[in-house]
Amino acid sequence: MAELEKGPTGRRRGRGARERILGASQQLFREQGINRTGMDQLCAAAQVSKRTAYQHFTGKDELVAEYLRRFDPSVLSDVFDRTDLTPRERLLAAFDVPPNAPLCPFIAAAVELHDPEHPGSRYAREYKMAVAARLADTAREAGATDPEQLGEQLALLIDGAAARTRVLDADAFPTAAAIAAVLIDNAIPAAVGDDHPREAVSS
Amino acid sequence: MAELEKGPTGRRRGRGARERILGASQQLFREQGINRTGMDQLCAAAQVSKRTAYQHFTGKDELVAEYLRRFDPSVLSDVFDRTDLTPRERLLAAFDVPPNAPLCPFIAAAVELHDPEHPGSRYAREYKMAVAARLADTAREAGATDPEQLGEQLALLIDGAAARTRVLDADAFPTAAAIAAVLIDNAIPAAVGDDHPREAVSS
DNA sequence: CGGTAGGCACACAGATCGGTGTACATAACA
DNA sequence: TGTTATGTACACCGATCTGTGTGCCTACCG
Repeated sequence: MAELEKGPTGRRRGRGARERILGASQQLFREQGINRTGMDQLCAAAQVSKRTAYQHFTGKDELVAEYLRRFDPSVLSDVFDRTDLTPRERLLAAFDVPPNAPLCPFIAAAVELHDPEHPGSRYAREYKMAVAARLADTAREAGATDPEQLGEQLALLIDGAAARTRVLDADAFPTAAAIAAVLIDNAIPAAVGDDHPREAVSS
Repeated sequence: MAELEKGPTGRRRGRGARERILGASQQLFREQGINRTGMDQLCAAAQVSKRTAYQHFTGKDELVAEYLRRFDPSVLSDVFDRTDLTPRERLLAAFDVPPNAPLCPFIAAAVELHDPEHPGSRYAREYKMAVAARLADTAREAGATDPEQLGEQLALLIDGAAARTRVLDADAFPTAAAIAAVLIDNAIPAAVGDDHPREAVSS
């Protein structure tokens, strides 16, 4: 008999509570923001009693931090681990956000939490730095002269596109991708021209 | 006798209430964020009774919108109206934010208010579009081949620097300025080399 | 002098917030 | 069988939020 399904009165044992809470967080925090989502509403959406939620997380702060940690796989790995693309294509693929824009939750969290020492803010910082680092790694792989600089530049473009998309309510990633293409071509000495080769600046 | 100073019991008549409220908003909304600043605290900081505040503004929403409208002079005009700079220098001057980073309140407002139809969000959008337009104007003045595109690109860089500065707690504007310099040089056909001339892409 | 407008102090309403306390029910394990 | 986790339902706490209602007070103006 299924041991992780509900009993007659509404039990859902078997390790599912945490996951449901975090799943509801993913949806509600992103749709409504962190501060505008109360624990009552969140627990109702997760079909979890509030008491249980506070047995899994010491407080909302910890829940928020955990919620942010659930973005790594879909954002970092999916883009950088593709072996079917050249390094240069991988750098550009970071700007191909699907139309249903997830709209970077880390910037939102940093603004909403507003305390740089909040665990969520800390993790947002770590994440952004990790993205820049991975971009730099890929830039190095692509043969950029200054990979760290290019990585930081591309990271800034991504954040700019995210922020601008949020404020203007219009997709700004194509613009960012266009800038990225220019920067990448300028940063790679012997440009393996993909579509429009351009001579690099002569020292 | 001064007619806009306080009386013995704490009166401060003479047209000063609105200004003090908005002044306190400037400080508190920026330091603490909009949602984390209650009307009680704000009125106390403005030395204004809560009753008076709600006679000047129909609600917090209107106050927030008014608060955002007080940024124009210091951000838009100061940079673009400088006649002692060449158009190209003016474009780059937009990235010279003073060390005491004001840290773009429009992005913060768009995130915190979270409702695109909130008057504050509306104005944030208008403002960002106005900045891009002024950048485009200056780009046209500088002789860019596609001023609108360059304006949008530079606006994205500014937003990216602001967002990244906020998340990482480290000044990202120099990086943005470096990218801007590249874009500007690439966008102006006959580059009037300021320090490191570079040949434009040959059609 | 008296009227009026603008402001103050303060209590309060209603809602929502994060977080707990309590008593009860179920499943797994002994 | 009984014990122990794990979870539920629900009331509740204190704090804080936006926003009002009320009464008084004082500066200005005629």
